[in-house]
Amino acid sequence: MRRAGKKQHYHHGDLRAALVDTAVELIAERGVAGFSLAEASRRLGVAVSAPYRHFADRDDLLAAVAVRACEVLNDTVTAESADAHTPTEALVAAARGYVRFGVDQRALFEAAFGGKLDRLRHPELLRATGPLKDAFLGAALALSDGDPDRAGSLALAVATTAHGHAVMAQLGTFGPGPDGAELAVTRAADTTRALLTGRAALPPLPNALHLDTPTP
Amino acid sequence: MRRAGKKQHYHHGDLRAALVDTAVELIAERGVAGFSLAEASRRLGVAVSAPYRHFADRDDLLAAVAVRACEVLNDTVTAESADAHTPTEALVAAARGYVRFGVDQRALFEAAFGGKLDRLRHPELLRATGPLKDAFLGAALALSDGDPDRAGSLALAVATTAHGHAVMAQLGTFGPGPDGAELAVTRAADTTRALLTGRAALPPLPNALHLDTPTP
DNA sequence: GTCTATATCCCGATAGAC
DNA sequence: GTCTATCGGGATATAGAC
Repeated sequence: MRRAGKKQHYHHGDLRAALVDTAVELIAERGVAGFSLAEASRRLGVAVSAPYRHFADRDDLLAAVAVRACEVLNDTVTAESADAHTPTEALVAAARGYVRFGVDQRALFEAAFGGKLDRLRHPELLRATGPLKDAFLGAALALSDGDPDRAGSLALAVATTAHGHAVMAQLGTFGPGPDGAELAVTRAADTTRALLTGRAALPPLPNALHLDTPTP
Repeated sequence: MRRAGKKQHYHHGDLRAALVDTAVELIAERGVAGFSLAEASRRLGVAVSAPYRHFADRDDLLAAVAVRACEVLNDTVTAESADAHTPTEALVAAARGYVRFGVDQRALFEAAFGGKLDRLRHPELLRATGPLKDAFLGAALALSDGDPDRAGSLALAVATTAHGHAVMAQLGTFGPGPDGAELAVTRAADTTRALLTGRAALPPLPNALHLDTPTP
């Protein structure tokens, strides 16, 4: 479907995908809250009413972006931790991948976590986070002698550590530009290693598996 | 509308403070990006032009809110870690206070970290974060035999861990309602303790002191 | 210091033509 | 599936009266 001239002919069959792409660009520039269907349409050269053929409303498009974001995050984490030789290094690599996603794909990161969308109204979003949990949990299980309560606790701690580094990197805490980004990735790895070194002090946590699936 | 026997006297000398208060309320309801001067004015019963006597523009008001947020955060962290008897427990308590601020004062937390405001155009915001750094650094120094590079590294790791817990608590990762909030606080303390237990594995970091003061 | 009034702009969403 | 046209709403910010 893609031609040499890229963006001009999207409105002949690929508008949906083009809208997601443009949404990512726009979020990178103005943030999730600053994103608007109107500007996305303008940028693609289509009428403001065109997106409504592909998405129910603004939130529906944002949910689609969030789903893609989760997929990319999952891929990044999985790829980085795939060729680790020890469970410890697998968890460290997972943290590294998580933060790398946060700094390299800032717009996607914000789409996944920055939006205030009803996770219940978009069930595919809940499903998209499944593989990510498994990536952290698998390695954590190997470090916890198969105890799921210890593994869940450890996986949650590592993921939260990674998330903290990603968020603070975006705030500029680790310095500006690519250097700050790289430092954030390195720091996340180092901090995770220290956390794993002292993991004996971390209490187990029952039912950690079901924590981020809200059940109202 | 104004009430007939009992006037609202905000617009007689205290509008500035009232605007900050109302901004906090509004941010709690709609997020910092969804905040508007117009609605704040409406809620206070003043004209939309009134705020411009006290703030240059919307961002200026948001910066004032952020400054207050930093002060409250600093107080919360300091109060919680004040009566700790060991450096370890002081750092753990600091993390606890940080997360408690995040879950108890969600709007302030978002005002301090969620806004996309030029930190350079509002220097008082940079100054407001100083005491917070000291709170973490002081305890970290005592744990690092006075080595500032090790202390800076440790303080940064603990603060980032706390921040991660606060952010993920607001995303609902630790569960809904007060139970989720309390769990987040507890987990932050436990994870910090594990991190401190394994701190020998954490490399020192030169110049960590100046990290979050962007110098472009 | 606050009000009224206004200029200017952007947004989401829908109806109906093609 | 896309366009034109439009409705209804809300935002920032300024000018000038009091």
